[in-house]
Amino acid sequence: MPYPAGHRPAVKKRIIDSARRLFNLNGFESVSLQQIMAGAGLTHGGFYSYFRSKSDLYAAVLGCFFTDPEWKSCWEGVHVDLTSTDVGPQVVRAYLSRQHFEDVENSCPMVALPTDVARSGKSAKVAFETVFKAMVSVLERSLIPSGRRHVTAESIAALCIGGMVVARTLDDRGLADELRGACTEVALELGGWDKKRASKNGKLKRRRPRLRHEAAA
Amino acid sequence: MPYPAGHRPAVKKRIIDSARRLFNLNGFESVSLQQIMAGAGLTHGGFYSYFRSKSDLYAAVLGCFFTDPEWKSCWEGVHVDLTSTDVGPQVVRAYLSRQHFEDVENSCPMVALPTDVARSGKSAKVAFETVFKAMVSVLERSLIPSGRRHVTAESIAALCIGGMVVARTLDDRGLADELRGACTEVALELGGWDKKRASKNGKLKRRRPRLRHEAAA
DNA sequence: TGTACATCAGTGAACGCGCGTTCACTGATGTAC
DNA sequence: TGTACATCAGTGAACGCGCGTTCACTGATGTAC
Repeated sequence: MPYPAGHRPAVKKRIIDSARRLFNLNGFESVSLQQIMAGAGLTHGGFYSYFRSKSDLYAAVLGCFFTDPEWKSCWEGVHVDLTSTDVGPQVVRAYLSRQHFEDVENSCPMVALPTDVARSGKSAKVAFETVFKAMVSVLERSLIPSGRRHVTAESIAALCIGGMVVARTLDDRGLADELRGACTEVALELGGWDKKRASKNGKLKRRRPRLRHEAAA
Repeated sequence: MPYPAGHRPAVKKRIIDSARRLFNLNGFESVSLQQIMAGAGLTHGGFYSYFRSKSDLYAAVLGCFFTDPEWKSCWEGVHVDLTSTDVGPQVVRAYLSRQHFEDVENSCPMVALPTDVARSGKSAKVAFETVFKAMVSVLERSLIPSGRRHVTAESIAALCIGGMVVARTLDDRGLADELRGACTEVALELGGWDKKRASKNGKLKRRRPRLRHEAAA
């Protein structure tokens, strides 16, 4: 055993982490193996003793976004407590936060890479589906039970992701901020986590929003 | 004048149209000039008598998505009448339709290319901003006037775009359909275009949804 | 109508470049004694 | 403690390839007469 146990797994993790950051910033095609290996402090030649191909690495990166809690860094810095019953509004605020908007390198992959994945193969799509289902599931658990719970959770997720994706395509930073604000506001209303009401008695009342056809029923 | 007047503009349009389809399908990086020119029925050498560079073509493509009504093909097949007062629900249904989901080639660029544009320069982002503002403006005009009109329109747009972007990343077609349905339902509610109510008297009553904090006021 | 011509749209070979991938080799490491 | 060694993680030159771009040339076109 010429090298200490755990050496190779640690290096492999460094490579995946470098790739994750670079893919988030520049997408799959534009990033070279040389850049990825340099980001891990290595030269390009060693790559193939860790991965079979660039696509293989891509799959590993997408897998880790979900499985490795260390890398769910879009929740970091906002202190989302996944065990809290009020995790819904926390997730919405964190997802649409200025920090998440600016920190592209550590972004949620669903914001940084969705169109790359849409053009990719089955394994990338399966990984994304897992991430999306996890997000919907977290949101759904914070909603008052009802027949509309699942539909509402899926829509809040799509609103959060869509708001961030679009915000990053805009040239006007002010408009991007306005959009993030609008999506946050509406997402919180959809979840029944509206802040104006909650702040009056200092505690969040968890009631779902009354939408038109419900009020009529 | 060895060639008829209008010959070059027509060829240029063919090149842009070929590029638009290929970019929608594969993004900016993965498409070669050879493929684009072949799609226009030409060989690669002639490209530089029409455009200064590949980036120049990219800018031209994004510009045309908005300026040329012929190419707003994501509205086609659903017969959206932009002069109608009920254009809002029509846009939502068309945007989240199965046709728009499947027809990637003729997709709205905000669904097919947002992350490519987020990584691009100012000109691409300016073009996208124009498209987004146009979409928000169309939706806003269909909403009952109120202080929340603009916020609601922006959110509906983000929900439509986000729903489509995410749907295309999922491996399970059934889940993608479910998501499109959920986003359609919630977007129509947000706009006050809820169908269940409208169908009762055969005419769409244009009322905005009562959300939590409004009901409380 | 038919022929010679000037124009220029489009062709395709060629360029340097960086890519993903391969592989013979180097040299850092822990072990044996 | 110090030396010789076997292992294998990592190096960097080399490969074929397709890319964006350039350019000398071809040949299709409308015009002149």
